Amino acid sequence: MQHISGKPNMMIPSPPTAEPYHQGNVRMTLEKADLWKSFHNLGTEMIITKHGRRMFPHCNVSLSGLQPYTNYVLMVEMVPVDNSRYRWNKGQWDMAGKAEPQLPCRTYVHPDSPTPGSYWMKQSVSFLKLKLTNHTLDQHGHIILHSMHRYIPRFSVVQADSLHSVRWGHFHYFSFPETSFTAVTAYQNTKIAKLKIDHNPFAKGFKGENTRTHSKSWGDNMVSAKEDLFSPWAIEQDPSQSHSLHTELLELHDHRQDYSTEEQMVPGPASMSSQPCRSVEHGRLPSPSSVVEDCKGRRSYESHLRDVATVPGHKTNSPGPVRDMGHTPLAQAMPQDYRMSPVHLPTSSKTYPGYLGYSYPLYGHYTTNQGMGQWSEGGTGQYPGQSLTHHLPFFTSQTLTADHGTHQRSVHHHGNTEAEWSWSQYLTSSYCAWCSI
DNA sequence: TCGACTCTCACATTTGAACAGG
DNA sequence: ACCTGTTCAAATGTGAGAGTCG
Repeated sequence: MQHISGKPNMMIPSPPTAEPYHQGNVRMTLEKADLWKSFHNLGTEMIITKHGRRMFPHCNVSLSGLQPYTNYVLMVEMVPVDNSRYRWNKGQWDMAGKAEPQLPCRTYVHPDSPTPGSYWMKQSVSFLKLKLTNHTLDQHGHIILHSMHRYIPRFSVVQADSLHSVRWGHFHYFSFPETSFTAVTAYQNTKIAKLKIDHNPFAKGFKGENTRTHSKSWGDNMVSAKEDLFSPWAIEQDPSQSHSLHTELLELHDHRQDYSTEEQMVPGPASMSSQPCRSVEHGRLPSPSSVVEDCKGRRSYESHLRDVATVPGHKTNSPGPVRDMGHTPLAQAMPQDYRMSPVHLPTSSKTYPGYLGYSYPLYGHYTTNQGMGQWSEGGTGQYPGQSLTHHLPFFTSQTLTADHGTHQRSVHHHGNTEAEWSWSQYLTSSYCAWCSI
C-alpha cells in the first residue's frame, strides 16, 4: 500500500466552528494498491457511460492523523493528467491531438461527510458509489469526463463541520499515480477487460469466456505480440516497453525534479517504484516533506504546512455540524457544475500534481462569466504532450502567480463583492480545487 | 462516398440489499 | 434476535449497430 500524507497548516485561521489547534499529520493510504498497480501496468481504462458508471477498481483509502473529534469532509475529483487526447492504436495508447475543452469539473463528496476523524480512521473509506459519465448535461452529479482522455483521482480531506464551512477549511490533497486511468466508452485493451472480469464480482458472468472487446475496431489494432509488451511481466523484462503512461509519469517526475529543489521526493508505489510521490503546499513556499516509514516498511508521504491561510472577511455563520449521515446533505448539495477558468501558469508544465499530496486554504469564488475552461496552451513547448493545465474554478477575480525560482504562489483575493457566485452557490456546486493551483 | 473510429443500447448474468416468513 | 429464501434493482462486459469525422 502506498501512503501519502500531508501535514496541515498549523496556523490556519479558525474554521467557523473550530478553535485553532495543532493538527497532526494527515496520512492517506490507498487500499488494494496491488490491484490498482495490476491495472496500471496495463494502462487502466475506466468505462464512462451516459448514465454513469462506477469505477473498478473503486477508490478505497484509509486515513490516519486526523483529529478524532473534529469533523472532516472527504472528497474526490478527477484531474486531467495532461493536455492530450489518446487513441488505442496497435496495442498501445497513442496521442491523438489536443484534449477536448475542459468539462465542468465535479467533485464527489463522500456521503458520510462531514463526520469526525475517528470515524474516518476507524475503517477504510470507500468511494464505491462514485460514478463517471461522459454526459455533459448530466443531472445526477456524476463526474463528467472526456472519453479517450487521461485522469487521475485526487482526494481531498477538509476539516469542516458542514459543507458550509468547507470554504474555510484547509485542504489536504492526495493522489496516487497508480490510480490514473484513461476514460473510455468501450474497453480498448482486452487485457484490461479480462482483468476487470477476473476481479469484479459483477462481471463474473463473463468469466471463462474468451473475452474480446469490440472486435470491429480491435481486430485491426490487435497485435497480440506487441500488446504483450505491455504486460506487467514484459515491463519487468524491458522497462523501455512499459506503458506510455508510465513513461509519461516518469518524465513528468523528472521535469518536476528539475523544477524545484525544495520538494523532497519519496518513493512511489512498489510496482512503479521509480515514480516519486511528492508533496507540495499551496500558497506558500514549499516546505520539506518527510518520508514516513511504518513498522511494515511501508513508506508514507508527509508534507508539512506552516503557512497562515488568509480567510476572506466572512462572517462565520456556520450552520453547525451536520450529522445527518443518512441523508447526506453534502452529497445533495455539492454535485453541481462549476465553470473552470483556464489559467496558464508558466511553470506548471513542469509539475505533476498527480503525485502530490498538498494542502492549502480555500477561499474565493468564481464567476459565471467564465466560459467553459479550455486547455492551457502554454508550456507545451518544453514538454510537448506533458503540459499540465491548471484551472481556477473560483479564483476568477483573483490573481494567481507562480514564481519560478521559489515555487511560491500567491493568491490575491479581491473580495467577494461580485455577485457572480455566492458562497451558497458554491456550496451547491462542486469544485475542483486541484485546478486552483 | 467510404472507412476508421467512437459511442449507444440491449442483453444475459451476477450481486447484494430489502423484505417476509419461520 | 437470528436464519433462510425470495424478489428485484443495480452492476458488469459484450457485441451489434449507429453516429461522427476526415
